[in-house]
Amino acid sequence: MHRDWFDRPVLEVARDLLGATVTVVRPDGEVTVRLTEVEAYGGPEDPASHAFRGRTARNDSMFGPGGRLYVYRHLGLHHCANVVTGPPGTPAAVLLRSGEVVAGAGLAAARRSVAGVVRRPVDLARGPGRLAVALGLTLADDGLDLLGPGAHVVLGPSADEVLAGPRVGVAPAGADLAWRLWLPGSAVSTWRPGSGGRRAADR
DNA sequence: GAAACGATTTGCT
DNA sequence: GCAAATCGTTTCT
Repeated sequence: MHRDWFDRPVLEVARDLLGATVTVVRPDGEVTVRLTEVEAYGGPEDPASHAFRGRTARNDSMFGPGGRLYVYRHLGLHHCANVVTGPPGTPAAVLLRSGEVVAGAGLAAARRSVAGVVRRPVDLARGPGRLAVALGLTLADDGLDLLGPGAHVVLGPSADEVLAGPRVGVAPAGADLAWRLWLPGSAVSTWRPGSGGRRAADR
C-alpha cells in the first residue's frame, strides 16, 4: 500500500475499500474489520460533505494528505471514521459505515459491552458509530495515519459485485448521488431515521 | 456570547 | 415503530 493509492477520485477509492480490511493497533490489542459498506464524500462541490463550507478546525484532516483518518463526534454520543483521499488541499473522504470483525472480536465485543449486552458478532461493527467503537477509534485518532504503525489497510480480493445507492441521512441536495456503496449479502447498516424506517437493503 | 443542528444508536411503547 | 439522548462545531445576534 502506497500513499498514491489514496490519491485518486474518492469514489474510486471507496469502491476499492470494499472488501479490504482495516486494522487498528492499540496497547490492549488489535482489531481488524473487513469493510462491507462505505460512503464517498467530496469537497466544496458536494453539499453533503463536511468540507462543503470550507476548511474548519473539525474537518481539517479532510484537507490533509490521503491515507489518514478523519474522525469526528456525532450527536455527542459516538464517533464516525473516514478515510481521507486525494492530495493535500483536496478535501474528500470515505465514511466507513459498516464492516465485519475478522480479528480481535473478543476485544471489539469488550469495547461494545459497556451496555452489558452481548450481540451477534455480525453486529459488532454494523453501523458507523459501532464500527468506530469496535476499532477503538475516538477523536484522539483524528489524523491517524493508515500507513503508519498505529493502523493499516490490506486490500481484499476485488469485489465481484458492488451495489450503490443514495447516501444516508444527507439533505436532498446531495441525495441524488449514488455514493453509498456496499457488498451484497453483507452486514449493511440498517438506517432507521427517528421517523419511519426504510431502506434495509434496497437491492 | 448564544442558539441550532447533526454522515446515529439505543431503549421503551 | 417512535422518540429521546447529548455535546462539539458552526452560524447568527
